[in-house]
Amino acid sequence: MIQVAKVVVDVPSKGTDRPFDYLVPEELIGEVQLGSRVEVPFGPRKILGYVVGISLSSSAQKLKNILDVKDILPPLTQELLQLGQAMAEEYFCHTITAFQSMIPAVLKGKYQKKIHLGSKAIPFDGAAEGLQQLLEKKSSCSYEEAEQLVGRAVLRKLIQNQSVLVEEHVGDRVTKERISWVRLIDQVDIRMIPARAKKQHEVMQYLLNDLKEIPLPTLLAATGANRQTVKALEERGMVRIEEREQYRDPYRNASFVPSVPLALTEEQQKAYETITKPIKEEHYETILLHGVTGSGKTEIYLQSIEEVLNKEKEAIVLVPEISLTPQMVDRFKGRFGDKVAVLHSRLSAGERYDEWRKIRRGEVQVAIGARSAIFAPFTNLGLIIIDEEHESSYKQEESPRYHAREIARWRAQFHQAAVVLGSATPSLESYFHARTNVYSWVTLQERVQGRPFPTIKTVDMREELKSGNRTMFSKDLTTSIQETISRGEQVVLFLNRRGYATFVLCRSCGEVANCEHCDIALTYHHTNRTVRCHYCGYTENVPTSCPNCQSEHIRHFGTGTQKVEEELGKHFPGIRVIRMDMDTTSKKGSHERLLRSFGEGEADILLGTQMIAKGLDFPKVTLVGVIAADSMLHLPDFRSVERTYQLLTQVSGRAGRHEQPGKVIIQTYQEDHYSIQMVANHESETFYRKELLLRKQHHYPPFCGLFTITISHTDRVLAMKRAVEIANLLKGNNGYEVLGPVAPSVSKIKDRYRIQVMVKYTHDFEVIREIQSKWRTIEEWPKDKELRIQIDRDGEIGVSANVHTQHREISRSHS
DNA sequence: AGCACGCCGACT
DNA sequence: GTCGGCGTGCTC
Repeated sequence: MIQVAKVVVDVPSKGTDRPFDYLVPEELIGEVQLGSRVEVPFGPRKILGYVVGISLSSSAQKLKNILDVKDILPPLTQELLQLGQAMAEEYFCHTITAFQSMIPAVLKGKYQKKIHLGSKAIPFDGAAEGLQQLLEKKSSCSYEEAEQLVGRAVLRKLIQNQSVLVEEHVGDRVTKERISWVRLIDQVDIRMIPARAKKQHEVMQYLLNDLKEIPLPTLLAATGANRQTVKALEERGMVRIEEREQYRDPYRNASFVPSVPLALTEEQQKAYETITKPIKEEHYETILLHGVTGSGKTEIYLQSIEEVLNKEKEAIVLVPEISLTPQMVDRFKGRFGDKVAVLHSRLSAGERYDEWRKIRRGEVQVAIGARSAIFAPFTNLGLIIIDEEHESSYKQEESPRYHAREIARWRAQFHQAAVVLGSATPSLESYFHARTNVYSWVTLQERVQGRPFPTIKTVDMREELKSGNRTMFSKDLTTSIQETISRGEQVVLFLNRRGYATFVLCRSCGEVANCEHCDIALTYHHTNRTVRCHYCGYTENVPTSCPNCQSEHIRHFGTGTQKVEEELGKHFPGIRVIRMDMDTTSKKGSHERLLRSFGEGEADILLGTQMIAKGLDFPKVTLVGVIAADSMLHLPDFRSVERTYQLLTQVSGRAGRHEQPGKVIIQTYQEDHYSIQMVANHESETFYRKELLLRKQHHYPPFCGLFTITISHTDRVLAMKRAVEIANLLKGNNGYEVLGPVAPSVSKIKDRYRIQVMVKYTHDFEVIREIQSKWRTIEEWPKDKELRIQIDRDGEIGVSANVHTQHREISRSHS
């Protein structure tokens, strides 16, 4: 009986985005399983692929053999195979791309070809001689090197007549850390060791007294012996030294204080019961846990997970990368110990792989990590928690452009598990689904131990300027900072912009220094007197004269974190400031280090961008200042108001989380804007209703779905030409509306001109199918090398709710 | 995506 | 002639 495997190969292209049939050779039958990562011949080369099906026959003309199976346990479970195929459809990506996004990077293929001297001599002619010499010296060289040396045709000839050999290497990048263990051999007689070998006796005593086996480094440290001593014992047959594979546990040297469940408040208890109901009854449900900052959501998570573990099921916890701090990890490790695997971007590729394997092998039951941890290969999921669910980092910005919420919903439906979306400031779509009963909804309105909310005050900076204050700190903020620090308490200052100033401008001709590769102003950085592009990283020295008019009246304008830091020093002599932004936290571990030293009171002020807005919990912080609240209010994005509201609420939540009450000062030029007013007045309900109504009026998600097609090309005209063709193809259909082509706010990035076409569509199966088929047509169009087209879906995949009822519900609830 | 094949213009 | 450029088509 023959066995045929259907393999999705590692070639991300339109023509190869389907399974190819391969014969499973006899010796691999049983080893080749669904989800296996296999090496296969594909055309003239060898590549990796994933087994998506196994059958007994094939309609293909000729079958090649599978060459190898790369892992003992298939990296993809059957569930993930299905999910990958669903993702390919929903996100317009190749199936292989979806698969790649679900597994650790070390499992991705690494292909290289090497040239060796062959069995026959290289014929003596000019070109080949150099190669001959090279290969005699080095024994092998890369394919590219050889091709460059002798030319393509000659190399091909040499390969054909076997003068040189091509060795293909299909590697995985797996590196397994190995460590030596020392094992005592049963029934040894230590009298066989000469008395003068004192160290050997000591080591044997240690082993006999204590353990029968121990890692070599531990043994050496404990006895003060060296490697040679142990080697000598091995030669005497007293011990055996063996190499064992070992997980690189990034937390192996850390100890965690065990934590016990805390008593829940009445509110928390209610939330806990809502969450554990579907877990107990084992059915799918999504619950929005809408809890104000400091309301103790984490404790509810922990106790809900406990319930899942009792049912012998598993849980995934997603947190935004930025709040995956040691504080957070400690709490989970403290409660669940070695049942937890942690996946975050600071791990090395090898460490990540090891954590992932613990999950795949069923050695842990809880996975905590950033976005991609949503693919944790559990087989019996009971619960998925997405903390700070409104965070934009849950959306992947490269293909496959998925949102972790959508994957969570899909997996939970597959496993009949619960999804908990936790946030103090839910995304508008989640709030909407909660209101319309697509999700269950629980709210936590009180802070733990009845701690009061901070008082929030807004300051109109236009008035400040009128009254003669030309600094970036209002009178109110200045005195508050002074008071707070003199009480020995701490301040958090927030500014959504790094660098020193926002842009560099010539005062003679008005020229703004722009990036040569992107349509964006360069940002001035004071420390090394450079201007940098925050899109592509381009850096140059700050111009001393205007490139346009040669005037030397060049100045920087606007405010960044670096400048605030400097101004703080001038305003408050002797003040200790810690600045946290992309520039000061780029090094590994610096994020943690800065936070720790602030927590230990080594600074009075923590000044930072986005990254200090959430999750931080420092008892001594009683004042939060927002330098410029409106910096992102008017970005050309329909979510900019929502984002401003969320950010301000989150930052405010950093104040007064413990005994001392907190105070928040928000400086703004738009004091009367509803989002800022509603943050100040703690009017969350009103904000959500108003914003939803606006979305409805202007026809934006969640009231419709949105595709954004971005066409980019090195030639602006060609980009526009193709954009117009795409828009025309899509236009004139029922059920969806085409906008554009328009130039996006950043119309050039890295030397590529960008044009966008947007499609607003109703959440209707037929409509989506129609757009999908149109997209297929677009994909068929001839492409030139420089043209790139990407499509991003912003809508609710997998929410089965009648949109028309939802519309009615919202109008009703608001009136 | 690679890679081969094949067609074509440009040079020793 | 043959070297190398690029368009086309295929990969179980």
